Amino acid sequence: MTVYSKKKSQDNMDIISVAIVEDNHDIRTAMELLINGSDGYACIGAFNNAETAVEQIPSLLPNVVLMDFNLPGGMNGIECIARLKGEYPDMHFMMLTVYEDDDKIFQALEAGASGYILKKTPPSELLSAIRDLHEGGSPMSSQIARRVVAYFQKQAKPNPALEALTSREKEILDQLSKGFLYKEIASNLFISIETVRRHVHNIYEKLHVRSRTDAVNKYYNR
Amino acid sequence: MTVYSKKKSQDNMDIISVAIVEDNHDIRTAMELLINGSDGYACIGAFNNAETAVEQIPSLLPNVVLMDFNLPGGMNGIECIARLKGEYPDMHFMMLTVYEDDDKIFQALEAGASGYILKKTPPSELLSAIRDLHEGGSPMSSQIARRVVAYFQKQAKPNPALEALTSREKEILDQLSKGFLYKEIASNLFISIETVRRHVHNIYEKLHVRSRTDAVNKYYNR
DNA sequence: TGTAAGATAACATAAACGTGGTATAATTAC
DNA sequence: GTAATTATACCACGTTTATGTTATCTTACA
Repeated sequence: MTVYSKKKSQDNMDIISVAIVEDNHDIRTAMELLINGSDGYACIGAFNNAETAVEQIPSLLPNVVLMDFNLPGGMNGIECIARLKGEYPDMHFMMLTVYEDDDKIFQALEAGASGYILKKTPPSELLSAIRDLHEGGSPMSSQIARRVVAYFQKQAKPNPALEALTSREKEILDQLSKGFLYKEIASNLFISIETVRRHVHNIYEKLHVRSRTDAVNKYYNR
Repeated sequence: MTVYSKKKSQDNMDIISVAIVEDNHDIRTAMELLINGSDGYACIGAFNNAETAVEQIPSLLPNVVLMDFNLPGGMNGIECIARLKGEYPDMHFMMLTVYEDDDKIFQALEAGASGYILKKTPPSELLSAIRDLHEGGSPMSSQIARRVVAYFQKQAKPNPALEALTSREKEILDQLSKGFLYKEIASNLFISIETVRRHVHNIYEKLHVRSRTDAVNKYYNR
């Protein structure tokens, strides 16, 4: 059996294959030229719309895809990533954007983008970001990182309405959230089922809800 | 009324006040010397344990706190951040760590840390990370950013068990998750309550659960 | 054209939940 | 040292949810 080695650049690094999805002709061409003109990188596809990209990329299987947000036609960059990422989980996607404060950051990340950089990023940095992404990093500016961290922290912090609960009530609510029956909660906490009822009743009053599901939704800040 | 201007460095930048919480004497002293020896930065406190830090930092009110993970005594760096961040939400915390692959990243972020860098970070980078943090960024390596993004994506993607549900069943489950009564769901979807029952029953069978709360927990990937 | 899957609907029964009232220790706060 | 809070407990009643069985109609598809 013959083992073929991967293409190597002059520096003996693996060549990173890149595809570009960007409707602006000038930007697309400039990136294509940059990538093909740089040792260790090869642009193996460039598309001006998401539909063609979704159709062609499965036969090209690039290591990295650079994706614009807004694309002509029915599909935007986020949906394009979602479709491809579902089929090819190991493919790495880098979102290209004009603004750092775009709320679509989160949609892009949820869809499967791992890197997130500005279009105005200097050529050398774009190349190193591509390599970084290929090697398992998530290149992004610290401004964008802060927004991701803030989102993370927001999800983590509990609803302030829960502070009105006593510690025992929080304990009961936690059991409720896990789906235990009253009798199971009673046995888990070594109290009578009637006491569980009473606690639940008090919890509902404090949270202004009338069902377990509503209480649990408040517990999880929804 | 006299207005006092903030201290300015030679470059006319505001001076960033920094506190350090780190039990290793050599590292702590080295950082203190670096910060005090650099124009635009001032180390206004250095502590070798969390308890003293929690006690003293409120009277110092530094712009930025550099925090070690492991500290002697009962309190670790994460709890120290949580306590202080609760009282001073505008204070910025930078986690100092030896390893990038620490699972405590997420605990630190939840507690309120915004930056996350390695102890071996070169002096000049440490200083720019401090400034970056002070100015609203979240300095972190792209390796750490990837882990945060991955965590984010994991939370976002729905439980694959839900794919066994028909679209109508997903609709019902969504209504269940919002806490609607069967009769409300029936009226919202213009079907009889008996049909709601049937759908719920089928959903439970497919998800292998026996209660609304368990179904909703699966719906939200918990 | 027949069959499988999905959405619709009804009925019966039992289990679980939600609401109201009442009460008693124990602890905490003032 | 008294008042307020918290955790505990019981009962009664009505509502909601969960399970089991059966049946009709439509759509997809082989």
